[in-house]
Amino acid sequence: MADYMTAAKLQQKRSNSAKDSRLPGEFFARNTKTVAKELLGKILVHGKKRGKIVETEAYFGTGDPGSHAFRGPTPRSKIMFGPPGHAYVYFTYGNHWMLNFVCERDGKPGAVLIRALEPIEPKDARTNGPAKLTKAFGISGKHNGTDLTSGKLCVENSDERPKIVTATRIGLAKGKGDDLKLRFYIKDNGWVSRK
DNA sequence: GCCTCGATTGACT
DNA sequence: GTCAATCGAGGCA
Repeated sequence: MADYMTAAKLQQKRSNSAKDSRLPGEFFARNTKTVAKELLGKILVHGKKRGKIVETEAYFGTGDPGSHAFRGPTPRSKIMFGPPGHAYVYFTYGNHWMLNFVCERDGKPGAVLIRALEPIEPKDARTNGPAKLTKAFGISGKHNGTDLTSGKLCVENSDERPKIVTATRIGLAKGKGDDLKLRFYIKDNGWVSRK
């Protein structure tokens, strides 16, 4: 039945679908926690590379000691105070890049850390960790501040309704209080980074 | 201007 | 299981 569907048509279909399903800036202009949960199951796209988001963490500003924005805007963290729908990429531990998406409305700090992906293209990408996925996807400091609605780095929507598990955040020296259940991941997904 | 620490990883005992 | 690598941003004197 689909054997007469030409490559061109497939290409067109894929292209339309990618265009139609790119998440709009509005998606990010909401509560950080909500965005973190809803990003699960969505597809992170960077050029040809694609992966399903399976684990995220939410970071606020004021009142969140674990956030870079805790003490107010700095040259690095000011992007978190900026418009939503942008990438916040930062360098840590001397060798590691972290990918975040800026949330909340302009002026209010918030970001969602992408902790793990299930690779789609290439399938053997090692993306089960926040620093590993940036390396696998070729994401680095030059992507800091990238607009997710117009650049080659973006997030595609998905119909998937994953089973979401809520947990405490990982790896923080501060702000990991047990009441802060700001980590979300897809239940039973083997790519979740949790140790 | 100096000093400490980090939203991690990978290697090693 | 434990621990070192590695460098820029941020805090403080």
